[in-house]
Amino acid sequence: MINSIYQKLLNHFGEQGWWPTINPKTGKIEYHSKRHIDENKRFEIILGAILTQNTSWKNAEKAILNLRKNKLLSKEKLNKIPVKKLSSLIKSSGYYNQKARKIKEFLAYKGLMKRQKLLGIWGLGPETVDSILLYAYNRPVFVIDSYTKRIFSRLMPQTSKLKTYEGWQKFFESKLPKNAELFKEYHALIVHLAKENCRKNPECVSCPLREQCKSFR
DNA sequence: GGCCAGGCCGGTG
DNA sequence: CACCGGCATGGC
Repeated sequence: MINSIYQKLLNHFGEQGWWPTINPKTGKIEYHSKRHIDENKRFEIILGAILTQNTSWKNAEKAILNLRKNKLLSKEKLNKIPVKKLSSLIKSSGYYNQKARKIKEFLAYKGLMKRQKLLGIWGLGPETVDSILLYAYNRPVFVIDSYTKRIFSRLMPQTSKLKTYEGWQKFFESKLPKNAELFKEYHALIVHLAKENCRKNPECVSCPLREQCKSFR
């Protein structure tokens, strides 16, 4: 089921090629980038993961572009500016006071990129940490977000027994080969479906999964 | 004008 | 452990 849903989404929407990042030549965000992930790009992904917390990607994207416009899009530069200045630059992402602190807390962290360690950083919860590990560091961890829960609660009502983040995560990881590229693509496809069809007010008629969905209407 | 968006923290029961 | 209020902007 979990595997066949992936195939259906991939056939229907095509490869997504996440995470969206800035093309340094054009200065524009690329949504289907296969570019090599260097240190700067890694940091950009981490910023995006924090800035998009409970916020539309577009608003997070504006904040990243604004940092770039001000030539501050690097760890070194951001280390040098006060948290107040940072918060004023990322206003568009919402919750900007909290998010500025979260970025500073991450910058102050000097340890290893291990899940349990990262979860100890103020402001980084399981979804943010797993997005960082998967998309910036190619670690095979399956990311759970509100879209994943919404879609699979509708598709498979038995998932209502999955209470915790880790419960949801194990559900997926136990049914899929442990492969970072697969996890990346699957999560990106989930986001696409959530925006296209499986919205809060769903658009079921054109949904690629309508055949097997318990909530089709 | 209300609803929604790729959460997390701190506090409560 | 599960649930809650607070945090905030911008697009539709």
